[in-house]
Amino acid sequence: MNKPPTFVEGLLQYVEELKDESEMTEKQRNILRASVKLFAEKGFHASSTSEIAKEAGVAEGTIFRHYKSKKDILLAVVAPVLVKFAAPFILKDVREIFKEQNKKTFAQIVTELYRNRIDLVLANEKHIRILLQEAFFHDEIREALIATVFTGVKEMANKLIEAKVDVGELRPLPTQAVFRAILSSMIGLVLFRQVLDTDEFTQFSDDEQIALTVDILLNGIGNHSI
Amino acid sequence: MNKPPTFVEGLLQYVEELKDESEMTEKQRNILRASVKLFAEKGFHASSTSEIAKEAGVAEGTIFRHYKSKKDILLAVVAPVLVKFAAPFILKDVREIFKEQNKKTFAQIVTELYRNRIDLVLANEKHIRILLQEAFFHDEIREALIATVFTGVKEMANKLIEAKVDVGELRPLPTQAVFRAILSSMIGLVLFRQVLDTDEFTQFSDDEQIALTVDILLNGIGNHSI
DNA sequence: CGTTTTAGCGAGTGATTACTCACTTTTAAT
DNA sequence: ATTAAAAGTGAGTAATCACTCGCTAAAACG
Repeated sequence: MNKPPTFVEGLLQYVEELKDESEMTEKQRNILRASVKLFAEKGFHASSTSEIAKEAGVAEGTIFRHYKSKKDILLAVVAPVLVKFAAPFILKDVREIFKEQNKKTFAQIVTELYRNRIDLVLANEKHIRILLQEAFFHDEIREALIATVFTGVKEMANKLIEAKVDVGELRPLPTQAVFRAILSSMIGLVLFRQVLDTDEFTQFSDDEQIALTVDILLNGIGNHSI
Repeated sequence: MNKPPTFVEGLLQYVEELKDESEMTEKQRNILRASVKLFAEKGFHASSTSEIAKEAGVAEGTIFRHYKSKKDILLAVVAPVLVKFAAPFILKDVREIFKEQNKKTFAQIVTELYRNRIDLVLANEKHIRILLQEAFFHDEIREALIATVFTGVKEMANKLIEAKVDVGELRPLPTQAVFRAILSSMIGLVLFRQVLDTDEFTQFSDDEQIALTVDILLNGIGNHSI
């Protein structure tokens, strides 16, 4: 963190100013909903404000009454996801794991985590699309994403891994490599399910896929009974 | 494959018409180079033809002498990657593995594959950015990508996996889950190296990271010496 | 050499872009 | 009921968009 975290700070500041959805006008909620839809479908740059207005059933001027620029809409869409999504993710779920790490096996913990993450992606599909898509070119968003979500999870996971290595549940491998293995499996799980292998995935249920993934993660694919 | 593969067919047709880079004018090569740069940096929609012309040191009209539309430039950029990248990948590398699959251990094969893939990503970074980015919204490109790269690799890998299971080198797990594990590890390897963990990655060399990944893939992270 | 073809140009095209502003309607407070 | 603020409107704006066209310069061909 050598740079001044202008964007992250700005985001948090922006989030504080964020109105609750309940205290928005209906038109304003429509604008956001339409923006999410269009941004997710065609991307930020390919969506025009006139389209958004049309989709929201609102005059184009109304958009700029609530958001001072088009980029401002993107922030209003991205910011909540980054905090509503990242913070509860890290703080609630992973921290919960931390508290009970002695009572559960590593396999149980990871299984819960994967199940939880799949549900989360399913529930926030459009927002995640936008987030990933914009993280692709906007350094600010990518750095904010890494700084908020990734680094937080990594530190917590690393402590868990090291604790489980001490207990003897995990092999004494470099922590970073173990973390990578856990995260890679999770990404692969979601990626195959959502994008790559949508047909074939139906032959196993989600829970079966998760069980298989955890098995492979812990035991590997190699045959050691030779 | 229930849909008529219009885009894939169109792509292949387009590729045949593709001029060799050597028989292009210098200006035309400049246009392509500038397009790759800008598309990778800011995305297709955010890059204007006037910018491309400026970056290429060319009049805007010259662009449309060679490419009948802006989308045509994208195809001229994407198409070669999809075939130069996908075909040699599948045909040369994986097929080579196939021929010698009895002479090598699974670990050796996967190690070579990961090494090869990292080098490939390094050499084609910008093109891959564009490809992934456009695959995000353009169903056509995503389907073409899956149909060309993914399906081909999957079928070949599956045969390899099944052969190695028969020999007793791999555990008799569902093939699809094993394939997913192999691919997930590869994606994780590249993702961490290029995006997520650029700092920490330097503490191990690429080859060390690959070795760790293959070890975990085959043996898992669980401790079985208890 | 003369002629045809291709490459390159840049001003100009209508359409569309994000955004403004003068104005009306709705809401809320006194 | 009066008034002030906030929400909503839609025509209008300059800028930019992808793209065209009439033109010149340079190869390519016979």
